[in-house]
Amino acid sequence: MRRKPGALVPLEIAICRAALILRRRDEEFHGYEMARALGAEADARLLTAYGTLYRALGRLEKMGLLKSRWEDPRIPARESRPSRRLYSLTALGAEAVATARRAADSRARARKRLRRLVPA
Amino acid sequence: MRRKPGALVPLEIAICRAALILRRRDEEFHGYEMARALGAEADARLLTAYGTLYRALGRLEKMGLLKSRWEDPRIPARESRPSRRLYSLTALGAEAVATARRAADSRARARKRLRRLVPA
DNA sequence: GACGTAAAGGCAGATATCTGCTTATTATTC
DNA sequence: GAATAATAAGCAGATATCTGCCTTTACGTC
Repeated sequence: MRRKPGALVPLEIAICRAALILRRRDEEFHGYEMARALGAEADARLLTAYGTLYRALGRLEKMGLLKSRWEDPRIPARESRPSRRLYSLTALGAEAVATARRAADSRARARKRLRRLVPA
Repeated sequence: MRRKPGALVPLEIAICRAALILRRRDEEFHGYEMARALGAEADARLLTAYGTLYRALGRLEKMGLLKSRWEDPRIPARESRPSRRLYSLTALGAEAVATARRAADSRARARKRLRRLVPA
């Protein structure tokens, strides 16, 4: 799905928005957690497989909107679970969320104007 | 399956024997690799699920026949795969294999004697 | 030899992340 | 407005390890 340079696809926007929300309780999040966060909201249909999500996370990191690191290996060992890659929103990422939100708002206003002019 | 104290169950013996073989190419092995090693030999029926294997590995470690460590987290990151827990046979473990082999041999000799006495 | 019990085995699924291949969708080009 | 090119999404499965619950098996006891 070819994209306008600099633009974000819906899943990427959803991830960044969820990252903002998750950030309230913890600076970092991991992919599996993000999957649940997205699934818990009405965006469930966005995520049929994890592959899609992990690739989107990779793209966002490459774009510089997210950064990631592997957690201290002693933690998964202690909790006997696989290691997590911990992501956090960069300043650029937070900015992108704001931009996307403004763009969505202006599209909403445009639709509203249109509805007023052409009521059915 | 209650066990005679100090004795090993068949799966544990199979693991230790395979560990001896794997050791020829590398000091350490990991669970998934062991699963394939056991599956590749005729012991496939021993291993329907991984759970059984991982629990046996845990027991062997607790008994001191194996020791384990987590691999350097940079390796799975580079190879983009989950971290492995690396096991190696201890001296005690190698000894246990030898003991088990001797026990098996002496049982085999006993059977042979029996067959000679009672031929059908 | 029957019987109770401790522990191994089996089954199912959770936890995390990643990749290869095909399909769908979008932006650009003409 | 149709064709093309690029790439995101979907599907399937691999890679590793672990746990909870139920069933089976073998050891000891009586």
